[in-house]
Amino acid sequence: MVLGSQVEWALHCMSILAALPEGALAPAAVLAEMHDLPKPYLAKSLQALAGAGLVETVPGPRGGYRLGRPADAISFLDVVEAVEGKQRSFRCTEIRRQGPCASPARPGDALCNIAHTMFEADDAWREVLRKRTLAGLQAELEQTLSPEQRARAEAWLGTRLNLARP
Amino acid sequence: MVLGSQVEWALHCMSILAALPEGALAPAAVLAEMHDLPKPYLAKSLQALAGAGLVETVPGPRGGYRLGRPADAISFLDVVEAVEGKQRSFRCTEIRRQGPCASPARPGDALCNIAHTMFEADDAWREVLRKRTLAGLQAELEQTLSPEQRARAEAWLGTRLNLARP
DNA sequence: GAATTAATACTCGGATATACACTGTCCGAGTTCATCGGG
DNA sequence: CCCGATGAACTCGGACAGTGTATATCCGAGTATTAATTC
Repeated sequence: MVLGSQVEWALHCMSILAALPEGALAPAAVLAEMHDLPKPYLAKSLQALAGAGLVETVPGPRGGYRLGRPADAISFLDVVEAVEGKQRSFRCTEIRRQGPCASPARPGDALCNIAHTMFEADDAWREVLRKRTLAGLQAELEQTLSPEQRARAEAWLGTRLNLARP
Repeated sequence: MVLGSQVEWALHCMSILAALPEGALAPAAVLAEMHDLPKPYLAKSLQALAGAGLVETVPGPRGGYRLGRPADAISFLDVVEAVEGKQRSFRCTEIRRQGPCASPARPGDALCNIAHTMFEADDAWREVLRKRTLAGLQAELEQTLSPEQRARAEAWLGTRLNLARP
């Protein structure tokens, strides 16, 4: 019950993309080098994000990635589900239907009480992530990060970003 | 990000143990047969529960398992953490400290904003499981389960349970 | 000098090996009960 | 008839293979740029 490192990478990359100037594109190589991540593997996560429509891709030279929707319309849950899958964290296999003293399943039967609680916890987890958007994260980072650090990042990025063609 | 089937098994077994008459012991073989589970593998989960003090073991003939604490003092979270481990569902590797434009870590530094949100979601998940006790589950099952089904289960168990020695 | 064309360099996308963890299984240590023998 | 010792059966506990998923990597398809060539 532990999320893969891809989730962490994807969230940080989305944070970078959200901070990009209007019309700028970041290639996968830049995103990878930014945090010293293996580029080919990171590309896998980016593909998943592209498949979910969270990022747009521009192929060819001067291409790269950019956010597919406004930052306030992308939640943490969107990113996590795109990378990790939409399956629930608990899988009920209905073992109460197995064994010598189990009654057969009926159409109108209620959900297993144990599964009900586990799903409730899963919903609570998802609810926190659903309420948190990339825009909210950006607003918080602007207050948290020191100005010189923001400047350094922008300077480094400025030389490697591509501009979208009109 | 999906819990193993051991969690499901452990929760169902704990539910059975909570419903046992006072002083009764259930061997691992009975718990396994109850839901058609592989006995040796289930024993692994029971060992984890015993290690956490959630169940007590009585060795030798007429031995078995019984709850280690009152049912209202055992939460779902206790069971899940005993089987799956207490580690958080999100692992922050501080990748913001890596790369060309990252500032070195300082002692007083705040937690990474992304990790903060993920931990918040994890806390919400745990909170639901912490509030839910085995006693609460039992109370609900008494109303949910049909009387004849309870009777069948008790009759089947009655012939295979062991009584604790004084 | 301008337009066209071909080559080039750079981008993403999917298909491919490897490592770790979960699943499933086995056998041994310890304890209690029953039985057998002796007093 | 009672006590003790011995054997056996049953329990849990830790050590041992098989399989599936996550990790890490590579090479190919596609496109805009760019340069050379021709009119």
